[in-house]
Amino acid sequence: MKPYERLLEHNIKPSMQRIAIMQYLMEHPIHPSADDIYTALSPSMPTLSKTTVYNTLKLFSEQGAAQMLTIDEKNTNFDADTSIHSHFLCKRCGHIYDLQCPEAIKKVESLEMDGHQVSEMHYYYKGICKNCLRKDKETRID
Amino acid sequence: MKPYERLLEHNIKPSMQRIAIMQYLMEHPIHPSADDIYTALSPSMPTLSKTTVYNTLKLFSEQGAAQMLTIDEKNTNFDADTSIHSHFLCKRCGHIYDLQCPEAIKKVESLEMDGHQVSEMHYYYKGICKNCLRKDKETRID
DNA sequence: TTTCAAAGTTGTATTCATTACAATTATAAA
DNA sequence: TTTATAATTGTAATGAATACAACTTTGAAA
Repeated sequence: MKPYERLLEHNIKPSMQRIAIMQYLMEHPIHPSADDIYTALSPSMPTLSKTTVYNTLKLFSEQGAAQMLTIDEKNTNFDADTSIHSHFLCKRCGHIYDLQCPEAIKKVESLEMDGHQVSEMHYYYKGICKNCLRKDKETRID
Repeated sequence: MKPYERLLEHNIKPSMQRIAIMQYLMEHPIHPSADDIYTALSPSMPTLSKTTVYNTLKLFSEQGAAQMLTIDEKNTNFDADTSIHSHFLCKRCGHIYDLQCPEAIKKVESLEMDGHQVSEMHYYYKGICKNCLRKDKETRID
């Protein structure tokens, strides 16, 4: 799926800026922040405004074309993958990993939600990632 | 359980300020923000500093005496209930509801987490709450 | 084609939650 | 006491996010 078509699919009128931002999100599934995206695109789009990045990301999440992640207290992160999956934030290196969502959780969708109308589901974990754990082991003096 | 004992239980040295903040959290399970807590306690503790509220809440969450919720993009919210449960944020009224965590999810704890060391688990949903839905119905012109 | 309104973009200024920091105060052991 | 450590405080700074007004693009109607 191309960025252009993905925008249309979510009733978003395509523009140079919107296509570039969606393309970046799709090609860099690293959960970038608005600033990350601006910094990455700025060199090739010198007239791009940070406000546009914020506006666009807000539009994307409203239209269901991207997911807004509020896992990290410092930054809001964005994910073009809107399928049901969970995230893991490493408190040491700050990296956000995608995780398979256990089957058990996928069934929650159909469960009782106390009468509330659910439009977003978020599952995430925090801790130390396996890479940081490995580094710990390597540098430890036994 | 009294606030004082709860602090000791989590290896937090009690002080007037810490006890007052923990007490507020325990007696007002409405997921207040740092500012909410400061505003509520300030009249009866005029010398209380907002920095202390922030410092204390950070300490609480580090020591596992409270949970830090990053559901709302605008504010960080705090919850003295650290048992496994999930939350529902109403996009209209902003209220955060507690939800029973489906049994299915409670089992996730023991599941494979791709080798990462998990210290926090967060499950939340967003949408329109049942109260706001009811108000919609009442005001609709059929 | 020109005209024009609506939509999209831009840059600057502002807001406001959070943190940094240095000074002050409380605590508790020697 | 004295003294070191921990906790608290107030002010200043940071920085992500938003408000806003000017400018540009778009696309349809005349």
